[in-house]
Amino acid sequence: MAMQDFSHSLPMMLYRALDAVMPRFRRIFTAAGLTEQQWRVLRVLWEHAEIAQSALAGLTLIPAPSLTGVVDRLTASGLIDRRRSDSDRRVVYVFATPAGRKLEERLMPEVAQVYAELKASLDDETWARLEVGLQSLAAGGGASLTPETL
Amino acid sequence: MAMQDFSHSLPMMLYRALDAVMPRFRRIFTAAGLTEQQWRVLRVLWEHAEIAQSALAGLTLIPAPSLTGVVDRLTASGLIDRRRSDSDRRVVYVFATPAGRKLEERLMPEVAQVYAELKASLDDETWARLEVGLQSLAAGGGASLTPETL
DNA sequence: TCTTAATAATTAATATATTAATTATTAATG
DNA sequence: CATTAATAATTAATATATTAATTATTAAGA
Repeated sequence: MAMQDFSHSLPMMLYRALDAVMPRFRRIFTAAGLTEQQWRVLRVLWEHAEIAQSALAGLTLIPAPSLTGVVDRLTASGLIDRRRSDSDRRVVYVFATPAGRKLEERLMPEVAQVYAELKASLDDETWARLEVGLQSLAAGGGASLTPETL
Repeated sequence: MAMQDFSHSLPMMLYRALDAVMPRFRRIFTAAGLTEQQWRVLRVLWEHAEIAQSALAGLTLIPAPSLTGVVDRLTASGLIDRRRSDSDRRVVYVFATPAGRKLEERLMPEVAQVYAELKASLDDETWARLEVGLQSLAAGGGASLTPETL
């Protein structure tokens, strides 16, 4: 008889962990005029000269239909831009503009500090075990035979 | 120099864990004509004869402004209903209708099974350590001095 | 080659999240 | 008692999530 206590179910614990952790980061994004999704896109583009939107969706965990709008708004802000691939005209490549790149120097230190504080709030062993558990969930998550696996 | 690798940052690992875990549950909700948020509301109402919306927002982790709409639609579906408190007319109490209660018997077994499968996909120690880590995050999450703590 | 099956991106419709403002009501204080 | 400060819920505006459908393009197979 698992799953009696809703508040202590794994999904709710995951959601509560995010609710506890994210506001500190969002404060930085908001101060810079960015949403969390816009931050994620920039964060990935800082590590990739250019990237196809499908790959960007995978790395940011933003659903493709949502990503279209996020990219639209970041483009309107002048922080990123896109271009059609020549080899495969279905593909759209996205890349950061100089203005978008400049944000990295300004925001990464702040975010890194909050991240360091977060990590410091747990002892190393708890942190490491947490990472192992999350990794296991993300990996073995689709263990059961779903339609997609067939 | 923490936080170099975005994809392995704690927030992204939390998001990926949810992305891996939730679809199996959502399949059940969707088949029953429910959204995940509607499910959460029902799940809580099955454990509370009636509850104020503010408390419901806390237990479901649904923001109050969103909850208004979720309750609206569940009420339109005839699964729940609400009434004003007499002692404090600011408060709205929400409760499940007989139709809403009936769903429990139908959905809980399915959800419990998926949950059991999920738990079985990890060894007990990993699961336990994961819970400890998530608990620590949710608890000590707000360690730093935020405006709210002052 | 022609047709059909994938793929990448977008659009559309509805539901939520986020932040700020508003309404109604109650508590607190002079 | 009158005024002001909280509180609960809602509304409003914008951004995302979710699912299905659509468009454009490429790959595959007869």
